[in-house]
Amino acid sequence: MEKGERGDFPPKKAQSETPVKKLARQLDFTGFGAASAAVVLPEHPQQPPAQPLLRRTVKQMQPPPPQPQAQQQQLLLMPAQSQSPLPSIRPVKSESPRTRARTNVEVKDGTPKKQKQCNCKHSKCLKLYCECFASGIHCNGCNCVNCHNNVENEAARREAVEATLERNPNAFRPKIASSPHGNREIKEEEVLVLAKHNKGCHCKKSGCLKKYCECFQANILCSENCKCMDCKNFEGSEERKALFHGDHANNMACIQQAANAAITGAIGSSGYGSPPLSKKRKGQELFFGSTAKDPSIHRLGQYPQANHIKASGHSPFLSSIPATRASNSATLGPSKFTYRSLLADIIQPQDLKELCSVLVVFSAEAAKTLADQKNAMERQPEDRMESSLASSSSDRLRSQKESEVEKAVADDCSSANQAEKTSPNESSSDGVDVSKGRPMSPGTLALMCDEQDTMFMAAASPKGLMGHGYNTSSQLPHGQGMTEVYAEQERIVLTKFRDCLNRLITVGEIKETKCSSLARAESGGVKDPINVGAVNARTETRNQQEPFSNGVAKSSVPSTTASNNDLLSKIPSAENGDVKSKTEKET
DNA sequence: GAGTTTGAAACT
DNA sequence: CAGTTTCAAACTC
Repeated sequence: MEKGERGDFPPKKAQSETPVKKLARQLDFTGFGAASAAVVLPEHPQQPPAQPLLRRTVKQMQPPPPQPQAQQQQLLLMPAQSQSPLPSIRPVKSESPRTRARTNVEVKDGTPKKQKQCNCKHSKCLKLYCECFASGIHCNGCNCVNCHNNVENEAARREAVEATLERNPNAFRPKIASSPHGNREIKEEEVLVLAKHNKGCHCKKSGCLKKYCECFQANILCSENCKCMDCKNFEGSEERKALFHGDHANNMACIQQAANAAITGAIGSSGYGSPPLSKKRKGQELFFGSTAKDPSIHRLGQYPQANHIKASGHSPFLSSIPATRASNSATLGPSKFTYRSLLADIIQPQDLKELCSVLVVFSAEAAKTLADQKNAMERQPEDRMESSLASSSSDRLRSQKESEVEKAVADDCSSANQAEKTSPNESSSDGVDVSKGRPMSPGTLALMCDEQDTMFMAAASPKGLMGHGYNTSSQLPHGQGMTEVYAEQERIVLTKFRDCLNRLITVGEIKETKCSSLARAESGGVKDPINVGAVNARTETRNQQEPFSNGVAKSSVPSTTASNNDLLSKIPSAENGDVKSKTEKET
């Protein structure tokens, strides 16, 4: 259809700034990034974090992207208002898959170029059609015609913004939000997404396997929010898999061919007996019965382990996920890359068992030591060796098991998903899925710390240090409360666990650094800003994990801030700064 | 690079 | 809210 020439610019209405300009809107507007909270938070508690998350995943991985631009954007976002330094850059549409894609394309060679250049002709760049406008930034170096999205037309721009907000208060908010379900599924071969489209797509012909689809472009699965037809962008979709698998994984052309094939049924439907019709829904019905009316069911269909995954999703190791995804989209666009944990081949499943055992021992010793201490104190009140006990004993143990533990924990990252997927409810008390021999994720482990207190005592204790489980406390002198013992145990266990995690992170970072330099070396020593950015971003991620956690990780890693120094000092070789600077040096 | 397709945004 | 139109990006040739 040719939009032909509507001779005059559409602006008719476009500009027809709605007479209604409420201050509230301005607030909204101003709030894009941070402030949007005022409006957003209530409705979408997850959104705030989601935003940074996305920004990180998508942008931070790019070489220290156009910092300057970022600033510009921020300013632009808040034209007349104050300009609170919004951390967020492209709050809203920034998440627009399209925008992102474009941006990414431009960074292809690693050199951050323009972040985007719209080609608007009829919208004056004052409607959401315009990516720049939608992103909250001024057009700069674009190929647009009759652009009003600039400083010269700030007034008009503001009005347009207000009008837009009038229509949709969320217009400038991120479209992609981290899923409330915490869906995060990391498969070996593909980068799945940890978010979902707030509004969902409405694709009809693309099968949601082309960039026309915002979900696809954002590299996320379609969700219950979507109203697409014949969707093939769901977990388990063969068509979708076809896009990620194969030797052509890096070839856009081939990928698109695959997409086309999938859409036309050449690959999927016919191949898998799934009617080309509303595959998503039908498929899900197949999977989960036909009662997929409830959106949640729909979603669950895609993420059967949604809830469980959530538990492990925030495993510290997953901090690399965003990075991966980011670099992914930063280079090619939608998920053409394969995610593979840097620690994947370092850790073995059995290591996790060992870790669990070690923790159990720690726990047991802690209790025992505590008991002894109490006794000692009773006799020689002044002779206190307080905190030393637990750590001393545990340190000893740790030194023995250190390496194994490190490996074990990290491995969990990759294995947890599987474990949870297959038997979310079959985990045994020691953190290992006995039936399948699979370990649970650190996150899950941590989550279960409370239970573990019990479990450790009741079942674990390999050498019967505690032996009597629950009775322990009753054996303690002076009727010492269980809570005290538990608290100490928990403290020990979590502390040790935390140490392990941090070491693992360090290991991963080091490995990543190596990979980066390797890559650079291979590419003729050419700078690889993307990787550098990845490292940096990851480092940052690591430092900010908690803010982005949905609480799970947070609670699993005790008093991070408090003992941060201590923590770092325990890290063998490199630490954040080292890794980072190291990387930079190597470049 | 022109033309077509697509789906979000805008509008009725 | 559904249907239609407008728009610009994605895609094809």
